[in-house]
Amino acid sequence: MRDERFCNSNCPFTRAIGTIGNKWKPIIINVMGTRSIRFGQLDAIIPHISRKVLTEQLKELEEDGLLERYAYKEIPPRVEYRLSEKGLAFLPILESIKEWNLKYEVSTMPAMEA
Amino acid sequence: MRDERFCNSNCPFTRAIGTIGNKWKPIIINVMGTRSIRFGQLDAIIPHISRKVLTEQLKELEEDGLLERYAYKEIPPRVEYRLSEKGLAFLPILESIKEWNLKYEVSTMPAMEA
DNA sequence: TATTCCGGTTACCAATAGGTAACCACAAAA
DNA sequence: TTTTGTGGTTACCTATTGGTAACCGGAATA
Repeated sequence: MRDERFCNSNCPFTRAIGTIGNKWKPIIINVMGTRSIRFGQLDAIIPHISRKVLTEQLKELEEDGLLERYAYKEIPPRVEYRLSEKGLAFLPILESIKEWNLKYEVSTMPAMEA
Repeated sequence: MRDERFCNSNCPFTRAIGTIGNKWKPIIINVMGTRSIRFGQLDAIIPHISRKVLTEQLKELEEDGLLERYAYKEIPPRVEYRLSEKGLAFLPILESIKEWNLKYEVSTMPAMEA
């Protein structure tokens, strides 16, 4: 899910896209925001994601230093995820994407719903 | 290559990711920048992309209003692509991703190459 | 005793993305 | 006559992504 050729590019922008340039990671980071959140919550909040994919994405985000994983040795297990400094620094970028979309998106939605 | 479920979300951020959240589109937009550029140049400049994928991505970017396509009725054909206002407005976001990566990326590159 | 909770993992299968190579038009140049 | 240049398209095949459902531990609860 990470593109190795992109990650090994000598262009820093291409490397960034190789790391976070897929559809799930920005969504996950955006949902996390500044809070600490559990695996099950992410699974419940993010539409259409499967546990398998969520697990994989979280693992990669952790490997790339965007988030931190805290596993509490309890029964049943409890695991919390939290954005790292690097991950938090990415939030304003997501915010600007949101604003960009709101400004330029051509609305294809019906004006009203019955 | 566009995720329809994302594009039909009621969350503007999710829709944005559904539109530009794949690995090729940010790369293409970044390469285009403010200039007007021909298909063959994009094909030559962007590493590892195939003409088929480049064609598809350009078509989607045009449909989503990020770029404009100018086909000159010449033989041999000449086609130029240029970012629209919406596409140009996306450039600063890509720039901030670049800066974010430079600041936080953990270098796994060797310090020197023999 | 069976079930629930939680955060996964695994095996298996289906859908999608993406690559390759051939082909196209048509005019100009060799 | 053949080749070149340009921006694709197409058929075909493979690689990757992603989904589903079952399973796990181990204590608490019913």
